[in-house]
Amino acid sequence: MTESATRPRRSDATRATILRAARARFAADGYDRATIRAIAADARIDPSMVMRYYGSKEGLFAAAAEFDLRLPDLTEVAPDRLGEVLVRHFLDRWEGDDTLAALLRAASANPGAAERIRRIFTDQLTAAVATFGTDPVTTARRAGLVASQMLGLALTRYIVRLPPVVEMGPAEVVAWVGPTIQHYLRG
Amino acid sequence: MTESATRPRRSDATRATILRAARARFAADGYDRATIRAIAADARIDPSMVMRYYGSKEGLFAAAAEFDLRLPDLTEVAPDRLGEVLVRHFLDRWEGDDTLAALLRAASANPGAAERIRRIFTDQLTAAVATFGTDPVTTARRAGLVASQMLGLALTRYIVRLPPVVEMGPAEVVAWVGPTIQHYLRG
DNA sequence: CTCCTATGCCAACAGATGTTGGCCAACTGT
DNA sequence: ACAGTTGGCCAACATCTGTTGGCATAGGAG
Repeated sequence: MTESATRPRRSDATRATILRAARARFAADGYDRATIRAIAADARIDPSMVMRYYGSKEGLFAAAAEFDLRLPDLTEVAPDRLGEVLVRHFLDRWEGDDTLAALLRAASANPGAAERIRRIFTDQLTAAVATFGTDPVTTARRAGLVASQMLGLALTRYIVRLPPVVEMGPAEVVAWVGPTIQHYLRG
Repeated sequence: MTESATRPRRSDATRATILRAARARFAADGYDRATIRAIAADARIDPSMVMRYYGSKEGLFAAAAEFDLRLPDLTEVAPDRLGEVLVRHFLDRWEGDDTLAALLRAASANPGAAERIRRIFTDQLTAAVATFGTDPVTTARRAGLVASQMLGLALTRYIVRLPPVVEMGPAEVVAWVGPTIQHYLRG
């Protein structure tokens, strides 16, 4: 019992497969519509295994929705390029990783998911914004505004799939939204 | 049979009560979690009545999610105040009307809701943006960008309830987000 | 007053869902 | 080789969901 993390368990591969299937299903169908049976079927495994390894559907979602913005160190970025850099970073971070879409979809039905988004964008973003010294009073507000634009972009691009937003290439998005973020950060 | 819309039916009040309860429930709980039984209980009515009057849960949602942006005539607005006017209009339109929140929450689970949002913001917004003559090629894109910011604001304010965004008063929101919309419209 | 229709409720069904317990096979340390 | 542990599956349960049909009652037309 003293070495819980040392020996790799034989079932780790299965665990990972379940997690991958769960993320994909949660992202595609939302929390309620993504049934344990469907996730288990995708992972070619019995539904009861999901319960054994993750305790409950809530537990599975909690594990699947682990997400880190991985924000770069903003102190090393030219101050007038902050918006541009941030928008590009968000796009890179989100394309090819279902987790944020899953989180966003689930936020509508699962209070825990909304709470998680709140923590991610409050803690991580606020911390990053605070690194370059703006007025501490407005820091939280600036972070909130950045979140509103970036989450709105994610919403219209990956969930609602609003055609004009979907069709924009990354470079165009950066060119348009970059100045907005720049304004929220230093306006 | 020739006068289907003339005589007001005695059950119109019940119909309206159901619709009000449905909007509130859909807005608060999302499409899947808002059960017909719960809606019926709120309306102090039997669940079977909901089916009789609206055919199915989908039908009820379709009726409850009727939404119009009611955009003002933008040709009569000073060109450099467009962003400010639009943001204030959106805020006024959304506070005190659950419909958009219901639509937004449901978009995660109900494909029809996403489609409806797409139509609202593609048709109505694009039309409004097109009234003042910008380059028609970029009109759709501008409308999409406005939608991304306004829907992001609604998402963080009414669904995710991100504290800094919730705590901002309407005037502050207009002051911060107005220039963004202005930039998307005429930048 | 008498029909007929509209309005409402009750009870039930069929299907799906999260969750549980028991059983078998495969692996592993001794 | 053996015993114990781990990984996996099957079947079942309790609950909840949308939905349906039948039955009572109230209101208006004749």
